[in-house]
Amino acid sequence: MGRGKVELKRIENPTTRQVTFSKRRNGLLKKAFELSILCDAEIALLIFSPAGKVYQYASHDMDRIIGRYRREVGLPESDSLRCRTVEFWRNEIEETKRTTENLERRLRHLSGEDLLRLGMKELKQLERQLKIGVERIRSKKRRMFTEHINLLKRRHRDLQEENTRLHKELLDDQLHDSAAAASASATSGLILGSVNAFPSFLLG
Amino acid sequence: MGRGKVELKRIENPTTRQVTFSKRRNGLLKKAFELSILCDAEIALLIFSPAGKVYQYASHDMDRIIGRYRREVGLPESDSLRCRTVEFWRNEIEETKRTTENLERRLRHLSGEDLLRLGMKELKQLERQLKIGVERIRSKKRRMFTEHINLLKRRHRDLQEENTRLHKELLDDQLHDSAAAASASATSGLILGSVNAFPSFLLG
DNA sequence: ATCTATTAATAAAT
DNA sequence: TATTTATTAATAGAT
Repeated sequence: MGRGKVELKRIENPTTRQVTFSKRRNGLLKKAFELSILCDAEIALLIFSPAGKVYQYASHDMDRIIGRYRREVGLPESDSLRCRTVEFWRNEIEETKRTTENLERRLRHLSGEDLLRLGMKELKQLERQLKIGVERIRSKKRRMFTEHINLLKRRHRDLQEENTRLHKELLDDQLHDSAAAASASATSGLILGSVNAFPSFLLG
Repeated sequence: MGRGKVELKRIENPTTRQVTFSKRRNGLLKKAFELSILCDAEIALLIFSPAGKVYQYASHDMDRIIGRYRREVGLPESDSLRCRTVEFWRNEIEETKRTTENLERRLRHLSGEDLLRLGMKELKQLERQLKIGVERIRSKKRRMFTEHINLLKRRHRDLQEENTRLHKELLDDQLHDSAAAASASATSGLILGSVNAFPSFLLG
């Protein structure tokens, strides 16, 4: 139909291709519509142009038709896969919840709660475990105390050293100043000398 | 096109409708194919006959085209909903895993492990908790011991009573038998008498 | 399914 | 992009 036959292959001329696409797309949509009306058929038509634009026709709700397709045709792998995935996550969650319950029970036991159903053997084991825990915690506490004491000792020693040093510096300064004052007293008088002679006990 | 125009409405004659469906369906599929070839378009066509049979054409993988449609058109609600559902489960799982981690940490702490980052305050609290646990477990053990001892005492008493009763019965039997033997010794002899005279100290 | 008269679609030109 | 027109393609109804 047209001024000549067209070969069934990609139209190379972009303009011609675009025009043909536009015409035939409309024709296809129209024919799909007609078929659905005339013959009471359920039809979905999706057309993506090379440029990426979408054209669609759906005799009923598009999602419904696609859903029907998935159910009746796309089942073989897609759905079973999805099922397996869901099942996997369900298991994952149940597993985690079981773990949590176990942990909570052990925690209660270690707190001395919920002991009703335990036998003597389990009780002894629990007690032993708790004693080990207590011992480890005491050990840690002892270590912390020791470290703290050592720290204090070190600081004390540092302060003592600092103190000694300051005393000595001060003593040197005083000696130097008084010597300077003594040599300067003959020229510039006593006032400067009294300013420099800061009382040493205020720094001790 | 044909021997006459057709009105655009459902064909009432079932035979005619079926024939028309068959012809036009083929025409539609052919045109879809031609368009995809001529214009390099991505096309999906789904046709469900009123009888429920499926006919389809897809220029590329059907699922891929449907997926593209979902992404580019069907997004507004379907996909965002799915996303939210997935997110919900993801959160659920992460929440549970966090809980598990917390429980495991507390458990390690109660076992005196992994104490490196704990301060003195936490250590003291832990120790207190462990002591409470130990005390509760000891209490439970004491109760179990007491119950067991009481049980043994009760059994002991029962056995003693049984014993006393047996002694008495035996004594009665011996008295009765010896009386009978005494009266029968004249007729059947001593053998029966010696069998019944079972030494009583073996039952004490 | 095949035939064929007729309508519909459309290629190329405008 | 829209219209026109020559031509081909699709198909309704008959067989």
